[in-house]
Amino acid sequence: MDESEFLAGYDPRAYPAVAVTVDVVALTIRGGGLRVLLIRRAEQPHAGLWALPGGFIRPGEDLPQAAARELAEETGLSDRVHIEQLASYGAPERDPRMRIVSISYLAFAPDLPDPRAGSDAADASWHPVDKLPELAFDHDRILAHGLERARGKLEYTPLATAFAGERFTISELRGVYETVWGVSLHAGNFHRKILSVPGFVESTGETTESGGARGGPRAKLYRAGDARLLHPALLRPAREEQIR
Amino acid sequence: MDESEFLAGYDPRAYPAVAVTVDVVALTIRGGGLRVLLIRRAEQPHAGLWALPGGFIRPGEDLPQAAARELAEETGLSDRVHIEQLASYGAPERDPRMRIVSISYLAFAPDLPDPRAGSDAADASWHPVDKLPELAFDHDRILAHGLERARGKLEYTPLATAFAGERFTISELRGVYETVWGVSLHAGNFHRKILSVPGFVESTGETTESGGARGGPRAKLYRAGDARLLHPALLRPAREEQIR
DNA sequence: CTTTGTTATTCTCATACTGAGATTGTCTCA
DNA sequence: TGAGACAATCTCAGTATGAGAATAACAAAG
Repeated sequence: MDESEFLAGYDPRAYPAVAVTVDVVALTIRGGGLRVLLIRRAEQPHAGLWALPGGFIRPGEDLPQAAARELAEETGLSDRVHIEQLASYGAPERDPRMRIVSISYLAFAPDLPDPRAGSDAADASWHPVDKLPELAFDHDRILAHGLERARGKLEYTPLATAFAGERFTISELRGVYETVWGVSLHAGNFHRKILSVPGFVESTGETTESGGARGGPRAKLYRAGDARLLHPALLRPAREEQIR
Repeated sequence: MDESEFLAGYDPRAYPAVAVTVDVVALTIRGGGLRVLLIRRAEQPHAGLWALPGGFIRPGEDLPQAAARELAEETGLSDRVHIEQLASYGAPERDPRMRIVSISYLAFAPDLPDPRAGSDAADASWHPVDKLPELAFDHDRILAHGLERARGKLEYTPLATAFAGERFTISELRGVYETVWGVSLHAGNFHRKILSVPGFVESTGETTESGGARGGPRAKLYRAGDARLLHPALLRPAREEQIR
């Protein structure tokens, strides 16, 4: 049955109202770890619990636009931020008050400033993803989905450069992978791999001003290349448990 | 801003109504090609145009449930069908009458019977994806997205077995890949690869009743294995144009 | 200023995976 | 009965990966 044919025969307002929101899983790397932006709920239900930033779509506003707006309301930033649709959630009882369908978005950004709590939120801050508080609604599921998507996209897209600054060293890029995947990678092999994937990074010809904090030579600086897909991909160490 | 805080301060019914539908991209292999289930619209707007099957979500009905129902209404089938969420579309003007947010689902099945047109549809049939009619709304975009997703999932999941029957030969499985990807694959290498990926297929110990229609020995029959991910993945021949 | 420890970068080497082509033997059809 | 089709297996070269080591530049402590 097509939606419009349905519309022709039925009045949608005869149905219980459905509300559509966007929720944003915004990830960044801070303090050596992967963090997600959460806001503390000021109102019932789940008042006092942390939740993903999000809100109703507005008339005339497209979905990605709504997600970018919600993110900007909390972080003040909208450019330099990669944002993409994640998934939608619409279980009838996911919000106790009414039927709410949520379109979730995934956002990545280099180290962002501290968020400012919106007028409607009691608090807003970046939380380490490995030490999360209890979340409101089904936001734990949405976040888990977002993390898994982010980890996967690191494999076959240059997404990691979106977590790094304008210019970065190979080691910094490796740090992104290690942080997001939660593993440690072989420095030599990683270096070889990054430089051998066409279009992943391009040299700036510059180096860091000084060596690392604890020694070592100055590292060459790179910027993101023009590849949209990594080929061959940079695969995570095999996770046997995930295969079956 | 969280959705519930918003709710506390604003009455969503004060906003123009938003309707939520599911649309299904149902793919199967028929007549040697990849085909998608389309229904012909009986009502305005876009009356007479072909469209993806879909319709409003019902109160108390979860999203995947709604998608399965819509598919079953057209095909009569609900088991043996793999179904997964694809993406959501909510551009303000995508339906001329009101704000409609559509959650799209992707379904795969072995060769299915001819669809029966729902009472609301003028016609329903399987269309070759490489020879499509003009589609209603933004359904061409949704379908393109679904095809790309299906092609990608063939690489790293055992999805191809969902297009094959209960038991299948390696050659039939290769035919699935060749049909969906639109390429021809090296039979020997494909054979080696399939048998070397743990859990992709398992032997039934049986063979086909006779050789191929034009000769050749009887082929061994396999069934789908227990792997959920293919490791290593079965990658498409490199598509340079898609990398940049 | 010298020593020690760290880190960037490059190499080596063994192993695994892939693409291309060829071989062997079974089976259908003319 | 012969020709062609096709399943299944094998070979070989090229490429990619994992692990470890070597080289050299640099910071910080003595």
